[in-house]
Amino acid sequence: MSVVVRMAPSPTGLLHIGNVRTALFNWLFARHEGGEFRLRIENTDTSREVAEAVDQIQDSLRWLGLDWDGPLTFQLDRIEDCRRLAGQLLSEGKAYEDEGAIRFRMPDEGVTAWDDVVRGRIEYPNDKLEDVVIVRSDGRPTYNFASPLEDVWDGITHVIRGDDHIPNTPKQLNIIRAVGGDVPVYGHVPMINGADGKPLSKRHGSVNVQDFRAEGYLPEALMNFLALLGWAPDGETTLMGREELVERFSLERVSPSPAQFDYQKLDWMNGVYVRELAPGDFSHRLVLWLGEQGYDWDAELVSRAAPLVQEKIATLSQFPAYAGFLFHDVEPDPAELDGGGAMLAAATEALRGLEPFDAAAIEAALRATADGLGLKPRQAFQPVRVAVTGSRVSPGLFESIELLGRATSLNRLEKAAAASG
RNA sequence: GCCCCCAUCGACUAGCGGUCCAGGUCGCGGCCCUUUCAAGGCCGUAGCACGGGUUCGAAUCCCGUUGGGGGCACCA
Repeated sequence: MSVVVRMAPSPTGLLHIGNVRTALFNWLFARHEGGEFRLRIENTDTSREVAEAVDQIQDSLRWLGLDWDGPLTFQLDRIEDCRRLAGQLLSEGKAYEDEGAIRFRMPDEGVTAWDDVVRGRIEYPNDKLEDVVIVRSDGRPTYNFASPLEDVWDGITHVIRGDDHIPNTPKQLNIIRAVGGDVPVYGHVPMINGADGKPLSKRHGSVNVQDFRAEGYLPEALMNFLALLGWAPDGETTLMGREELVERFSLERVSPSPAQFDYQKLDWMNGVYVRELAPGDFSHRLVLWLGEQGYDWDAELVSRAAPLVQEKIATLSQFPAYAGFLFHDVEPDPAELDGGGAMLAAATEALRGLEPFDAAAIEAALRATADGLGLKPRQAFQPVRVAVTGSRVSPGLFESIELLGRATSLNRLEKAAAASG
């Protein structure tokens, strides 16, 4: 039997990273098994629906590379089928009317149990199960009715979802049995918490896929990081590309205990992926990201600046802070010029007629200048760096000056020399 | 209140009864390299929540305690 799994978000807003992690597990499992990963929108509660949500969900999944099989389906489209089945249950005495709504009759005795792929056997005493409403008095089916029905109709073999659904499972199990459907295998994966152990929310940092994208994380890095939240192939491997993740993933190794989202580790991992990018790919992504964020910086110059920062930045969003001086004026803080007036003046002269004006020649000239003034490289170059880039932290000084060009560099050096006396 | 789930370094985890005085990664600290910042190299820091069992032997199995989390809608 071929595996069919699904992601079934409700279109109430942006995709939460926790839902994405659950989606990722579904996707990895499907791809590993050569099965299907479906995307289904659970929109029976039209009052909470957000217009753009369906598009945003798809954009986010595409960005991460979580492709789905078959058409996007909507729960709303199957309302009639749900009602028909509710009527059937009614006529069979398995459900009853209650103030205009229809309730499903849960068993009163015994237990409802299932073997959860990630947590083992779970049992629920049936006398704790309430007769859930399956159709509201206005005729719309409820989640606990529509969702398991859709799982049956879609031939879902494994329901992999957040563990907040554990209490729903025995109810859905009974409903599926009542309509004579095949019961899927269930697996409840833990939720993701923030550093304080509370469910991950806005106050911890980014939580929506779009936030991570806007902050310049690479989708492959985010995927790698997310996969390791609650799953590990062994005790050693931490860096895995999508191929390897698909190849090694298994539901049995998903941990039942909740994980905390460690933004620092994500930053580290993203930096690793940034550094591993082919130079051309890196600059390409920078250009795209800058465009998305509304910068209208010259793509050619961005591409030339990219190699200078590729080893230094962890996220694409750090690019402007490092290389912004190439695209706009800078205003060095005189205090940070560190009394380097003599060096600044001497550097200006050293560079004025320098040929060729490239990093190697610039380095030789500035080192000679520093020597001439009896300054250590560190003392000599820092004021120059601040003058030229406006900051104490920058890409390599000599490459930066070369890229900036002679005219602008000299101009900034002269201004700084004057400012520092 | 009732029901359910979870529990190894600060964090993510490996460990599925002996090979563990617990391994890897992030973080953190130190040193090296160095034009800043990174990156890189080396060294180090730190953990089986607690209490009972079971067993020749427990991080690993069982029970309890404590601590976290989730659920109890005509939301999904």
